[in-house]
Amino acid sequence: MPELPEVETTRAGLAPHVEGRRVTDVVVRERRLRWPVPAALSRELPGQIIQRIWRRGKYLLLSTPIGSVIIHLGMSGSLRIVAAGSPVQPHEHVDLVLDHDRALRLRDPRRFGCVLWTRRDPLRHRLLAGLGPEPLGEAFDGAYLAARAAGRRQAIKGLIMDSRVVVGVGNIYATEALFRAGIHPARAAGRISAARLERLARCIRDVLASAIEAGGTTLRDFVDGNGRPGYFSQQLDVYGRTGQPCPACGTTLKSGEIGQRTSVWCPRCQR
DNA sequence: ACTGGCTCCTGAGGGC
DNA sequence: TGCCCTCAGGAGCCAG
Repeated sequence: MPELPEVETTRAGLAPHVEGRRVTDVVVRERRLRWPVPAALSRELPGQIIQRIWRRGKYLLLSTPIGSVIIHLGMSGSLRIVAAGSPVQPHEHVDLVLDHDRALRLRDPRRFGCVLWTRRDPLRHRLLAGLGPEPLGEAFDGAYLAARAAGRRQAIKGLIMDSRVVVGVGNIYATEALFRAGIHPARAAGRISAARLERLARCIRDVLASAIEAGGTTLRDFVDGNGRPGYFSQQLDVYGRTGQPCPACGTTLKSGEIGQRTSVWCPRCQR
């Protein structure tokens, strides 16, 4: 379940292996991902140089002079650098073969991810055009969050997981940030004080930033099969700890479904 | 304009 | 030991 820290760790790990490389071939073994891998990718990408690998929300973007590859890892996707022609494991659906006898290989057992191709500005692609601000960027702060929460009856957890409001906050980090901020995940967004939303915005930034940092420090070589960043579960306070004592006060952590997503919270610390 | 619900898919884990 | 069932989960999309 790649969340933003995992995507960012992947981006940073891949960059030295793909930037400046020419794509020599595109191999699609399974076209049926979240959306079909477009034929235009195989037709137009070969011969192009990958100038930059960057990220918008959880979308990874590979820029070339004539267009961009848009990759989303869904919840089971991973990318790694393999030796060109190395044996294909199950669920390894797409290879971008590079000019130094390596390939960027996508594995995605559940196929919730996607590999798309656009010749336009990828930020104007329909999947990216409506995205909210980056949580670690300057546009995301307490005032912004308060403006978006105003009048909303939706549970705060659903609001911060809405990519139109802010990108990159998945179930794990939404759960963690709400715990750190002392806010009950089901509380109506519009009924939370500006001061508490300020705190929540800070907690979202902090939890994501520290997870990215942890990913950076544990970043392994993305070559030859060691390319899967971990999920930093060792530093999660409440996610996956239903029934265990709250790390802050010792009260038994509760869980339940909020907005079709499992949530964990401390009934004493979070109001 | 909002909100909740459904959907894609497969691996993991629990129960028997 | 092994099989079967349930569930998780990103996020686009649709219906109310």
